[in-house]
Amino acid sequence: MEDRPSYDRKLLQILRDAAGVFAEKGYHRASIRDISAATDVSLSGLYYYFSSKEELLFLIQDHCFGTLLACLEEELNRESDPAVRLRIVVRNHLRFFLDNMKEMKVLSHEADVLTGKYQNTIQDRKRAYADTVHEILGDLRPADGADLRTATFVLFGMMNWVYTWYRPERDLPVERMEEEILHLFLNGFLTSKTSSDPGGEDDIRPLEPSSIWRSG
Amino acid sequence: MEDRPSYDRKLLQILRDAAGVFAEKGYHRASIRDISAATDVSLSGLYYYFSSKEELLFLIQDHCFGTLLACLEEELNRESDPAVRLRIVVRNHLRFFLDNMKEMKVLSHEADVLTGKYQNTIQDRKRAYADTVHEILGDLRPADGADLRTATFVLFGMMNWVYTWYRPERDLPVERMEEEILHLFLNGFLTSKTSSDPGGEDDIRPLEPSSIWRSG
DNA sequence: TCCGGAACCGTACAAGCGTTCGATCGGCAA
DNA sequence: TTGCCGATCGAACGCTTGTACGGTTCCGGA
Repeated sequence: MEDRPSYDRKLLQILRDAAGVFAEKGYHRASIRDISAATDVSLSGLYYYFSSKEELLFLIQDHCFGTLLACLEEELNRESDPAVRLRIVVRNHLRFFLDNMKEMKVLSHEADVLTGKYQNTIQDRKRAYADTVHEILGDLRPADGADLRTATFVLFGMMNWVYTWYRPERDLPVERMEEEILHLFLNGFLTSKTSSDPGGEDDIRPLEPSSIWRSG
Repeated sequence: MEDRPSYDRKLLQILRDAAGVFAEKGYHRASIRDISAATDVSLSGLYYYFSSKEELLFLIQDHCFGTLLACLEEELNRESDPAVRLRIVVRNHLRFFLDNMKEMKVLSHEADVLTGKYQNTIQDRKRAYADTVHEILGDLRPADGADLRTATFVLFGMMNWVYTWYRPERDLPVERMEEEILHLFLNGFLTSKTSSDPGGEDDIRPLEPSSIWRSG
Protein backbone atom coordinates (compact mmCIF):
# COMPACT_ATOMS: atom_id res chain seq x y z
CA MET A 1 0.00 0.00 0.00
CA GLU A 2 1.29 3.41 -0.88
CA ASP A 3 1.52 6.28 1.51
CA ARG A 4 -1.26 8.79 1.05
CA PRO A 5 -1.42 10.99 4.14
CA SER A 6 -4.14 13.26 2.80
CA TYR A 7 -6.26 10.25 1.97
CA ASP A 8 -5.81 8.83 5.47
CA ARG A 9 -6.56 12.11 7.13
CA LYS A 10 -9.76 12.60 5.18
CA LEU A 11 -10.86 9.04 5.80
CA LEU A 12 -10.40 9.47 9.54
CA GLN A 13 -12.38 12.68 9.42
CA ILE A 14 -15.16 10.89 7.59
CA LEU A 15 -15.12 8.11 10.16
CA ARG A 16 -15.40 10.65 12.94
CA ASP A 17 -18.26 12.58 11.35
CA ALA A 18 -20.08 9.40 10.42
CA ALA A 19 -19.70 8.11 13.97
CA GLY A 20 -21.44 11.25 15.12
CA VAL A 21 -24.37 10.62 12.82
CA PHE A 22 -24.58 6.94 13.76
CA ALA A 23 -24.39 7.80 17.44
CA GLU A 24 -27.23 10.27 17.16
CA LYS A 25 -29.66 8.47 14.85
CA GLY A 26 -28.52 4.87 15.08
CA TYR A 27 -26.95 2.90 12.27
CA HIS A 28 -30.06 1.85 10.40
CA ARG A 29 -31.95 5.08 10.72
CA ALA A 30 -28.97 7.10 9.54
CA SER A 31 -28.74 7.29 5.76
CA ILE A 32 -25.69 7.70 3.60
CA ARG A 33 -27.24 11.00 2.61
CA ASP A 34 -27.12 12.10 6.25
CA ILE A 35 -23.45 11.21 6.32
CA SER A 36 -22.91 13.03 3.08
CA ALA A 37 -24.38 16.13 4.66
CA ALA A 38 -22.34 15.77 7.85
CA THR A 39 -19.06 15.25 6.02
CA ASP A 40 -19.57 17.73 3.17
CA VAL A 41 -18.71 14.98 0.75
CA SER A 42 -21.11 14.11 -2.04
CA LEU A 43 -23.18 10.99 -1.84
CA SER A 44 -21.18 9.12 -4.43
CA GLY A 45 -17.91 10.67 -3.36
CA LEU A 46 -18.14 8.81 -0.10
CA TYR A 47 -17.92 5.50 -1.91
CA TYR A 48 -14.37 6.34 -2.82
CA TYR A 49 -13.50 5.83 0.85
CA PHE A 50 -15.61 2.78 1.62
CA SER A 51 -17.41 0.25 -0.48
CA SER A 52 -20.63 -0.11 1.48
CA LYS A 53 -22.49 1.28 4.45
CA GLU A 54 -21.64 -1.85 6.41
CA GLU A 55 -17.93 -1.42 5.68
CA LEU A 56 -18.18 2.14 6.92
CA LEU A 57 -19.56 0.90 10.22
CA PHE A 58 -16.84 -1.70 10.36
CA LEU A 59 -14.11 0.87 9.74
CA ILE A 60 -15.45 3.02 12.56
CA GLN A 61 -15.63 0.14 15.01
CA ASP A 62 -12.33 -1.38 13.98
CA HIS A 63 -10.37 1.84 14.18
CA CYS A 64 -11.94 2.77 17.48
CA PHE A 65 -11.35 -0.62 19.03
CA GLY A 66 -7.87 -0.79 17.58
CA THR A 67 -6.66 2.34 19.29
CA LEU A 68 -8.41 1.35 22.51
CA LEU A 69 -6.58 -1.97 22.57
CA ALA A 70 -3.24 -0.52 21.49
CA CYS A 71 -3.28 2.01 24.30
CA LEU A 72 -4.31 -0.62 26.80
CA GLU A 73 -1.62 -3.13 25.89
CA GLU A 74 1.07 -0.53 26.00
CA GLU A 75 0.10 0.42 29.54
CA LEU A 76 -0.46 -3.14 30.62
CA ASN A 77 2.93 -4.37 29.46
CA ARG A 78 4.58 -2.22 32.07
CA GLU A 79 2.76 -3.73 35.02
CA SER A 80 2.40 -7.10 36.65
CA ASP A 81 0.46 -6.44 39.84
CA PRO A 82 -3.12 -7.55 39.13
CA ALA A 83 -4.69 -4.79 41.21
CA VAL A 84 -2.81 -2.11 39.36
CA ARG A 85 -3.49 -3.80 36.05
CA LEU A 86 -7.20 -3.71 36.76
CA ARG A 87 -6.92 -0.06 37.63
CA ILE A 88 -5.29 0.51 34.28
CA VAL A 89 -8.09 -1.32 32.49
CA VAL A 90 -10.81 0.72 34.16
CA ARG A 91 -8.94 3.96 33.64
CA ASN A 92 -8.21 3.20 30.00
CA HIS A 93 -11.74 2.09 29.25
CA LEU A 94 -13.47 4.99 30.94
CA ARG A 95 -11.20 7.67 29.55
CA PHE A 96 -11.51 6.30 26.09
CA PHE A 97 -15.25 6.04 26.50
CA LEU A 98 -15.71 9.57 27.70
CA ASP A 99 -13.27 11.09 25.22
CA ASN A 100 -14.74 9.24 22.24
CA MET A 101 -18.30 8.98 23.41
CA LYS A 102 -19.80 8.96 19.91
CA GLU A 103 -17.54 6.26 18.52
CA MET A 104 -17.87 4.15 21.65
CA LYS A 105 -21.63 4.50 21.62
CA VAL A 106 -21.58 3.13 18.10
CA LEU A 107 -19.30 0.33 19.22
CA SER A 108 -21.54 -0.59 22.13
CA HIS A 109 -24.92 0.06 20.64
CA GLU A 110 -24.47 -1.36 17.14
CA ALA A 111 -22.69 -4.44 18.37
CA ASP A 112 -24.51 -7.02 16.31
CA VAL A 113 -25.34 -5.42 13.00
CA LEU A 114 -22.11 -6.45 11.30
CA THR A 115 -22.10 -9.75 9.44
CA GLY A 116 -19.64 -12.23 8.02
CA LYS A 117 -15.99 -11.31 8.03
CA TYR A 118 -16.61 -7.87 9.49
CA GLN A 119 -18.47 -9.40 12.39
CA ASN A 120 -15.80 -11.99 13.05
CA THR A 121 -13.00 -9.45 13.16
CA ILE A 122 -14.72 -7.26 15.71
CA GLN A 123 -15.94 -10.18 17.76
CA ASP A 124 -12.41 -11.58 17.97
CA ARG A 125 -11.15 -8.28 19.24
CA LYS A 126 -13.90 -8.09 21.80
CA ARG A 127 -13.26 -11.61 22.98
CA ALA A 128 -9.56 -10.87 23.36
CA TYR A 129 -10.38 -7.76 25.34
CA ALA A 130 -12.79 -9.61 27.60
CA ASP A 131 -10.26 -12.43 28.05
CA THR A 132 -7.65 -9.96 29.21
CA VAL A 133 -9.97 -8.59 31.86
CA HIS A 134 -11.15 -12.07 32.78
CA GLU A 135 -7.56 -13.14 33.35
CA ILE A 136 -6.72 -10.14 35.48
CA LEU A 137 -9.74 -10.80 37.64
CA GLY A 138 -8.61 -14.38 38.08
CA ASP A 139 -5.14 -13.24 39.13
CA LEU A 140 -6.76 -11.15 41.83
CA ARG A 141 -7.73 -14.32 43.69
CA PRO A 142 -11.26 -13.20 44.41
CA ALA A 143 -13.43 -14.26 47.30
CA ASP A 144 -14.63 -17.84 47.20
CA GLY A 145 -17.68 -18.49 45.13
CA ALA A 146 -17.34 -15.46 42.92
CA ASP A 147 -18.15 -16.30 39.30
CA LEU A 148 -15.44 -14.89 37.06
CA ARG A 149 -17.49 -14.72 33.90
CA THR A 150 -20.32 -12.92 35.66
CA ALA A 151 -17.93 -10.54 37.37
CA THR A 152 -16.22 -9.71 34.09
CA PHE A 153 -19.43 -8.81 32.32
CA VAL A 154 -20.79 -6.97 35.33
CA LEU A 155 -17.70 -4.80 35.25
CA PHE A 156 -18.17 -4.17 31.54
CA GLY A 157 -21.80 -3.38 32.23
CA MET A 158 -20.89 -0.70 34.74
CA MET A 159 -18.52 0.90 32.29
CA ASN A 160 -20.33 0.48 28.99
CA TRP A 161 -23.64 1.74 30.28
CA VAL A 162 -22.23 5.21 30.83
CA TYR A 163 -23.02 6.26 27.27
CA THR A 164 -26.71 6.14 28.15
CA TRP A 165 -26.58 8.59 31.02
CA TYR A 166 -23.27 10.45 31.32
CA ARG A 167 -23.42 14.21 30.84
CA PRO A 168 -20.00 15.86 31.13
CA GLU A 169 -21.38 19.12 32.50
CA ARG A 170 -23.43 17.39 35.14
CA ASP A 171 -21.58 14.28 36.24
CA LEU A 172 -18.31 13.53 37.96
CA PRO A 173 -15.10 14.11 36.02
CA VAL A 174 -13.38 11.08 34.55
CA GLU A 175 -10.87 10.67 37.34
CA ARG A 176 -13.54 10.56 40.05
CA MET A 177 -15.61 8.16 38.00
CA GLU A 178 -12.63 5.85 37.72
CA GLU A 179 -12.21 5.79 41.46
CA GLU A 180 -15.89 5.32 42.06
CA ILE A 181 -16.26 2.35 39.75
CA LEU A 182 -12.98 0.70 40.70
CA HIS A 183 -13.77 1.05 44.37
CA LEU A 184 -17.29 -0.23 43.94
CA PHE A 185 -16.18 -3.24 41.98
CA LEU A 186 -13.07 -4.19 43.89
CA ASN A 187 -14.64 -4.14 47.32
CA GLY A 188 -17.48 -6.33 46.27
CA PHE A 189 -15.27 -8.61 44.24
CA LEU A 190 -12.65 -9.19 46.91
CA THR A 191 -15.00 -9.49 49.87
CA SER A 192 -16.11 -12.93 50.91
CA LYS A 193 -19.82 -13.43 50.53
CA THR A 194 -20.34 -15.24 53.85
CA SER A 195 -18.57 -12.66 56.01
CA SER A 196 -20.06 -9.26 56.71
CA ASP A 197 -22.77 -9.30 54.11
CA PRO A 198 -24.90 -6.21 54.55
CA GLY A 199 -28.65 -6.40 54.23
CA GLY A 200 -29.51 -9.80 55.69
CA GLU A 201 -29.75 -12.85 53.49
CA ASP A 202 -32.87 -14.67 54.62
CA ASP A 203 -35.14 -12.06 56.07
CA ILE A 204 -37.19 -11.85 52.93
CA ARG A 205 -39.62 -14.41 51.66
CA PRO A 206 -38.97 -15.63 48.14
CA LEU A 207 -40.86 -14.07 45.28
CA GLU A 208 -43.50 -16.02 43.46
CA PRO A 209 -42.36 -18.28 40.63
CA SER A 210 -41.26 -16.47 37.55
CA SER A 211 -44.42 -17.35 35.67
CA ILE A 212 -46.05 -14.28 37.17
CA TRP A 213 -43.97 -12.17 34.86
CA ARG A 214 -45.42 -13.48 31.66
CA SER A 215 -48.04 -10.85 31.48
CA GLY A 216 -50.25 -12.22 28.72
CA MET B 1 -63.56 1.54 26.74
CA GLU B 2 -65.53 -1.63 26.27
CA ASP B 3 -64.37 -5.00 27.38
CA ARG B 4 -63.02 -7.09 24.53
CA PRO B 5 -61.00 -9.94 25.99
CA SER B 6 -60.23 -11.54 22.64
CA TYR B 7 -58.99 -8.23 21.30
CA ASP B 8 -56.75 -7.75 24.32
CA ARG B 9 -55.39 -11.25 24.16
CA LYS B 10 -54.50 -10.96 20.49
CA LEU B 11 -52.93 -7.55 20.96
CA LEU B 12 -50.71 -8.90 23.72
CA GLN B 13 -49.72 -11.79 21.50
CA ILE B 14 -48.83 -9.36 18.74
CA LEU B 15 -46.79 -7.28 21.17
CA ARG B 16 -44.92 -10.37 22.25
CA ASP B 17 -44.19 -11.59 18.73
CA ALA B 18 -43.23 -8.13 17.58
CA ALA B 19 -40.89 -7.76 20.54
CA GLY B 20 -39.16 -10.91 19.37
CA VAL B 21 -38.64 -9.46 15.92
CA PHE B 22 -37.47 -6.11 17.27
CA ALA B 23 -35.12 -7.83 19.69
CA GLU B 24 -33.55 -9.88 16.93
CA LYS B 25 -33.27 -7.36 14.10
CA GLY B 26 -33.55 -4.05 15.90
CA TYR B 27 -36.44 -1.65 15.57
CA HIS B 28 -35.41 0.15 12.40
CA ARG B 29 -34.19 -2.87 10.52
CA ALA B 30 -37.34 -4.83 11.29
CA SER B 31 -40.16 -4.11 8.87
CA ILE B 32 -43.88 -4.31 9.43
CA ARG B 33 -43.78 -7.13 6.92
CA ASP B 34 -41.44 -9.06 9.20
CA ILE B 35 -43.90 -8.57 12.02
CA SER B 36 -46.73 -9.60 9.77
CA ALA B 37 -44.90 -12.85 9.09
CA ALA B 38 -44.09 -13.45 12.75
CA THR B 39 -47.64 -12.81 13.93
CA ASP B 40 -49.51 -14.46 11.05
CA VAL B 41 -51.54 -11.32 10.68
CA SER B 42 -51.68 -9.61 7.33
CA LEU B 43 -49.77 -6.41 6.74
CA SER B 44 -52.83 -4.21 6.81
CA GLY B 45 -54.54 -6.30 9.46
CA LEU B 46 -51.88 -5.23 11.94
CA TYR B 47 -52.96 -1.63 11.65
CA TYR B 48 -56.19 -2.57 13.31
CA TYR B 49 -54.20 -3.03 16.51
CA PHE B 50 -51.87 -0.08 16.30
CA SER B 51 -51.82 3.08 14.25
CA SER B 52 -48.13 3.26 13.38
CA LYS B 53 -44.89 1.39 13.78
CA GLU B 54 -43.81 3.85 16.42
CA GLU B 55 -46.97 3.24 18.42
CA LEU B 56 -46.29 -0.48 18.25
CA LEU B 57 -42.89 0.08 19.80
CA PHE B 58 -44.46 2.31 22.41
CA LEU B 59 -47.07 -0.30 23.30
CA ILE B 60 -44.37 -2.91 23.76
CA GLN B 61 -42.24 -0.69 25.95
CA ASP B 62 -45.15 0.71 27.91
CA HIS B 63 -46.72 -2.63 28.67
CA CYS B 64 -43.38 -4.15 29.61
CA PHE B 65 -42.41 -1.29 31.86
CA GLY B 66 -45.87 -1.13 33.33
CA THR B 67 -45.83 -4.68 34.63
CA LEU B 68 -42.25 -4.29 35.81
CA LEU B 69 -43.17 -1.26 37.89
CA ALA B 70 -46.42 -2.72 39.16
CA CYS B 71 -44.68 -5.83 40.47
CA LEU B 72 -41.96 -3.76 42.04
CA GLU B 73 -44.24 -1.38 43.87
CA GLU B 74 -46.34 -4.17 45.25
CA GLU B 75 -43.26 -5.82 46.74
CA LEU B 76 -41.77 -2.56 47.91
CA ASN B 77 -44.88 -1.42 49.77
CA ARG B 78 -44.45 -4.25 52.20
CA GLU B 79 -40.93 -3.30 53.26
CA SER B 80 -39.24 -0.36 54.90
CA ASP B 81 -35.69 -1.56 55.55
CA PRO B 82 -33.55 0.01 52.81
CA ALA B 83 -31.24 -2.98 52.49
CA VAL B 84 -34.13 -5.34 51.93
CA ARG B 85 -35.79 -2.87 49.61
CA LEU B 86 -32.67 -2.76 47.48
CA ARG B 87 -32.59 -6.52 47.42
CA ILE B 88 -36.16 -6.48 46.17
CA VAL B 89 -35.25 -4.04 43.41
CA VAL B 90 -32.35 -6.14 42.17
CA ARG B 91 -34.33 -9.33 42.38
CA ASN B 92 -37.32 -7.84 40.60
CA HIS B 93 -35.23 -6.24 37.88
CA LEU B 94 -33.10 -9.28 37.14
CA ARG B 95 -35.95 -11.77 37.18
CA PHE B 96 -38.01 -9.61 34.93
CA PHE B 97 -35.06 -9.09 32.64
CA LEU B 98 -34.23 -12.75 32.32
CA ASP B 99 -37.84 -13.87 31.99
CA ASN B 100 -38.71 -11.26 29.38
CA MET B 101 -35.36 -10.95 27.70
CA LYS B 102 -36.76 -9.95 24.31
CA GLU B 103 -39.05 -7.25 25.59
CA MET B 104 -36.42 -5.91 27.95
CA LYS B 105 -33.81 -5.87 25.23
CA VAL B 106 -36.17 -3.74 23.19
CA LEU B 107 -36.73 -1.50 26.20
CA SER B 108 -33.00 -1.08 26.81
CA HIS B 109 -31.71 -1.03 23.28
CA GLU B 110 -34.36 1.10 21.58
CA ALA B 111 -34.44 3.62 24.39
CA ASP B 112 -34.33 6.80 22.32
CA VAL B 113 -36.21 6.08 19.13
CA LEU B 114 -39.58 7.18 20.47
CA THR B 115 -40.54 10.81 19.99
CA GLY B 116 -43.04 13.30 21.31
CA LYS B 117 -45.72 12.05 23.66
CA TYR B 118 -44.60 8.44 23.42
CA GLN B 119 -41.09 9.42 24.45
CA ASN B 120 -42.29 11.53 27.36
CA THR B 121 -44.45 8.78 28.78
CA ILE B 122 -41.67 6.22 28.79
CA GLN B 123 -39.08 8.70 30.02
CA ASP B 124 -41.30 9.66 32.93
CA ARG B 125 -41.64 6.04 33.92
CA LYS B 126 -37.91 5.54 33.70
CA ARG B 127 -37.22 8.61 35.74
CA ALA B 128 -39.65 7.45 38.41
CA TYR B 129 -37.98 4.05 38.48
CA ALA B 130 -34.51 5.57 38.76
CA ASP B 131 -35.71 7.95 41.45
CA THR B 132 -37.01 5.05 43.50
CA VAL B 133 -33.64 3.32 43.37
CA HIS B 134 -31.83 6.60 43.95
CA GLU B 135 -33.88 7.17 47.09
CA ILE B 136 -33.27 3.68 48.44
CA LEU B 137 -29.55 4.11 47.94
CA GLY B 138 -29.71 7.37 49.84
CA ASP B 139 -31.54 5.70 52.72
CA LEU B 140 -28.70 3.20 52.96
CA ARG B 141 -26.43 5.94 54.26
CA PRO B 142 -23.52 5.04 52.02
CA ALA B 143 -19.86 5.63 52.74
CA ASP B 144 -18.73 9.24 52.62
CA GLY B 145 -17.95 10.62 49.22
CA ALA B 146 -20.04 8.16 47.28
CA ASP B 147 -21.92 9.86 44.46
CA LEU B 148 -25.53 8.77 44.52
CA ARG B 149 -26.29 9.52 40.91
CA THR B 150 -23.24 7.64 39.71
CA ALA B 151 -23.98 4.71 41.97
CA THR B 152 -27.55 4.50 40.77
CA PHE B 153 -26.61 4.34 37.13
CA VAL B 154 -23.72 2.01 37.78
CA LEU B 155 -26.17 -0.38 39.39
CA PHE B 156 -28.49 -0.10 36.41
CA GLY B 157 -25.51 -0.68 34.14
CA MET B 158 -24.66 -3.93 35.86
CA MET B 159 -28.21 -5.13 35.49
CA ASN B 160 -29.18 -3.79 32.08
CA TRP B 161 -26.07 -4.99 30.37
CA VAL B 162 -27.01 -8.62 30.91
CA TYR B 163 -29.03 -8.73 27.70
CA THR B 164 -25.81 -8.47 25.73
CA TRP B 165 -24.12 -11.51 27.21
CA TYR B 166 -26.43 -13.70 29.29
CA ARG B 167 -27.00 -17.22 27.96
CA PRO B 168 -29.37 -19.22 30.19
CA GLU B 169 -27.74 -22.56 29.40
CA ARG B 170 -24.28 -21.28 30.18
CA ASP B 171 -24.54 -18.70 32.94
CA LEU B 172 -25.59 -18.68 36.55
CA PRO B 173 -29.28 -19.11 37.34
CA VAL B 174 -31.23 -16.01 38.25
CA GLU B 175 -31.02 -16.50 41.98
CA ARG B 176 -27.23 -16.75 41.99
CA MET B 177 -26.97 -13.76 39.71
CA GLU B 178 -29.07 -11.74 42.14
CA GLU B 179 -26.73 -12.59 44.99
CA GLU B 180 -23.65 -11.91 42.92
CA ILE B 181 -24.74 -8.47 41.80
CA LEU B 182 -26.24 -7.42 45.09
CA HIS B 183 -23.14 -8.51 46.96
CA LEU B 184 -20.83 -6.83 44.50
CA PHE B 185 -22.70 -3.59 44.64
CA LEU B 186 -23.47 -3.39 48.34
CA ASN B 187 -19.95 -4.09 49.54
CA GLY B 188 -18.47 -1.42 47.34
CA PHE B 189 -21.23 1.02 48.04
CA LEU B 190 -21.17 0.72 51.82
CA THR B 191 -17.40 0.57 52.25
CA SER B 192 -15.57 3.78 52.95
CA LYS B 193 -13.15 4.71 50.22
CA THR B 194 -10.32 5.81 52.50
CA SER B 195 -10.23 2.67 54.60
CA SER B 196 -8.90 -0.59 53.22
CA ASP B 197 -8.87 0.31 49.56
CA PRO B 198 -7.31 -2.56 47.65
CA GLY B 199 -4.87 -1.90 44.87
CA GLY B 200 -2.97 1.18 46.06
CA GLU B 201 -4.05 4.61 45.03
CA ASP B 202 -0.91 6.42 44.00
CA ASP B 203 1.47 3.77 42.83
CA ILE B 204 0.69 4.37 39.20
CA ARG B 205 1.74 7.39 37.24
CA PRO B 206 -1.11 9.28 35.60
CA LEU B 207 -1.92 8.59 31.99
CA GLU B 208 -1.13 11.17 29.40
CA PRO B 209 -3.71 13.89 28.82
CA SER B 210 -6.80 12.73 27.07
CA SER B 211 -5.77 14.30 23.79
CA ILE B 212 -3.85 11.16 22.97
CA TRP B 213 -7.12 9.41 22.41
CA ARG B 214 -8.24 11.55 19.58
CA SER B 215 -6.73 9.32 17.00
CA GLY B 216 -6.97 11.56 13.93
C1' DT C 1 -83.56 -12.37 6.98
C1' DC C 2 -81.24 -8.31 7.36
C1' DC C 3 -77.94 -5.12 9.29
C1' DG C 4 -73.93 -2.98 11.60
C1' DG C 5 -69.70 -3.13 13.19
C1' DA C 6 -65.51 -5.65 14.59
C1' DA C 7 -61.85 -8.08 12.44
C1' DC C 8 -59.17 -8.69 8.67
C1' DC C 9 -57.24 -8.68 3.98
C1' DG C 10 -54.90 -7.52 -1.07
C1' DT C 11 -53.19 -3.96 -3.40
C1' DA C 12 -51.18 0.22 -4.37
C1' DC C 13 -48.39 4.38 -3.68
C1' DA C 14 -45.10 7.87 -2.65
C1' DA C 15 -40.96 8.43 -0.35
C1' DG C 16 -36.57 7.07 0.89
C1' DC C 17 -32.99 3.74 0.68
C1' DG C 18 -28.03 1.88 -0.79
C1' DT C 19 -25.52 1.64 -4.64
C1' DT C 20 -23.83 2.34 -9.57
C1' DC C 21 -22.18 4.75 -13.52
C1' DG C 22 -20.23 7.90 -16.54
C1' DA C 23 -18.41 12.38 -16.49
C1' DT C 24 -15.43 15.97 -14.67
C1' DC C 25 -11.76 18.42 -12.26
C1' DG C 26 -6.93 19.43 -10.74
C1' DG C 27 -2.26 18.49 -10.42
C1' DC C 28 1.84 16.16 -11.84
C1' DA C 29 5.05 13.58 -15.08
C1' DA C 30 6.57 13.24 -19.84
C1' DT D 1 0.74 20.55 -24.36
C1' DT D 2 -0.66 16.05 -23.59
C1' DG D 3 -1.92 12.10 -20.91
C1' DC D 4 -2.83 9.95 -16.77
C1' DC D 5 -4.82 9.19 -12.35
C1' DG D 6 -6.57 10.19 -7.77
C1' DA D 7 -10.52 12.47 -6.19
C1' DT D 8 -15.04 14.01 -6.71
C1' DC D 9 -19.59 14.73 -8.48
C1' DG D 10 -24.84 14.67 -10.41
C1' DA D 11 -28.13 11.77 -11.83
C1' DA D 12 -30.26 7.78 -12.00
C1' DC D 13 -31.81 2.79 -10.91
C1' DG D 14 -34.04 -0.89 -8.55
C1' DC D 15 -35.77 -2.00 -4.40
C1' DT D 16 -37.90 -1.72 0.26
C1' DT D 17 -40.29 0.89 3.37
C1' DG D 18 -44.51 2.63 6.21
C1' DT D 19 -48.98 3.63 5.45
C1' DA D 20 -53.77 4.40 3.11
C1' DC D 21 -57.75 2.70 1.02
C1' DG D 22 -61.56 0.04 -0.37
C1' DG D 23 -63.30 -4.16 0.02
C1' DT D 24 -64.60 -8.74 2.34
C1' DT D 25 -65.75 -12.06 6.04
C1' DC D 26 -67.76 -13.18 10.29
C1' DC D 27 -71.17 -12.87 13.87
C1' DG D 28 -74.54 -11.28 17.40
C1' DG D 29 -78.92 -8.71 17.81
C1' DA D 30 -83.42 -7.20 15.77
